[in-house]
Amino acid sequence: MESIFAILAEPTRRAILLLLLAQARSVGEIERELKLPQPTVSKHLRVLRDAGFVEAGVDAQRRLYRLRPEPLQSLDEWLAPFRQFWSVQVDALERHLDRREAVGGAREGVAPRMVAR
Amino acid sequence: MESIFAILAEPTRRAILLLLLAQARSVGEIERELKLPQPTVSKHLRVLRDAGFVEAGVDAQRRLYRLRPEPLQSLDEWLAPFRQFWSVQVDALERHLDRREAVGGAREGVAPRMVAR
DNA sequence: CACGTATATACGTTCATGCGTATATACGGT
DNA sequence: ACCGTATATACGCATGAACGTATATACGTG
Repeated sequence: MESIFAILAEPTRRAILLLLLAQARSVGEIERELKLPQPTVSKHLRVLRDAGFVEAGVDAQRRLYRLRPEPLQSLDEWLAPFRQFWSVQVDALERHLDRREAVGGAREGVAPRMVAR
Repeated sequence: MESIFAILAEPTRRAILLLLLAQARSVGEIERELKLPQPTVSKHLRVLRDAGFVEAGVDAQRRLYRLRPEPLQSLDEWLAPFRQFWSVQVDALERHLDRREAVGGAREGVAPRMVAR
């Protein structure tokens, strides 16, 4: 199951991650909230755990699964160079609008934006 | 091929996107740079085009493929709520370090960080 | 120590997807 | 019109991943 992208390709797994973002949960809780058979949940959690997306704490028979940030941060890093790209698009649009509105515009309230390497 | 995640699950497709990020390219150029058979490239481009990741311009027999931002922006939006999450982690670490170092620390040189929408 | 609860794993089946090979389509040049 | 180049598509195959069902393991309680 190579990449983090392959892991996230599964809708159920993304749903689980969103659930765990709110708070840590047991397998049974996830099972009920997503209305999925228990083995399905366990198997997806296994995949998520192997990939480092979640970790499990032991509470007697319960396993409390909680989110881990690293893999999603990796995704964020992969995305970073592309973010530049669409910033350029927005810049072009803004320049266009600036030109249309007036030449001495203040450009206030615009969040700073990364542009190049 | 439902989601953008499924599209990105394929390593070759991610490689193509990175190539096109630098500049628009023809099928043949991609073929040579990635050393892949031509049908493979064409088929992946088809998938990427159907999902809106790329668009094709016509130059006689050549097709110039260029990147489109929207799907990657969607990915960015999906990621947004998680970003908050790991900010909290970093914040907690920083508070910890601040406490250890000294109470009146300056906290200079720390890049600003997005926290919430 | 038997039983119920909670979770994990094994096994077989099904279905999608990526690939290779072959072929179709389109265009420019001669 | 013919040929070479550039790209797209069709077809068959193989692999892998998700699922359902069944079963194993672990823990707490009476």
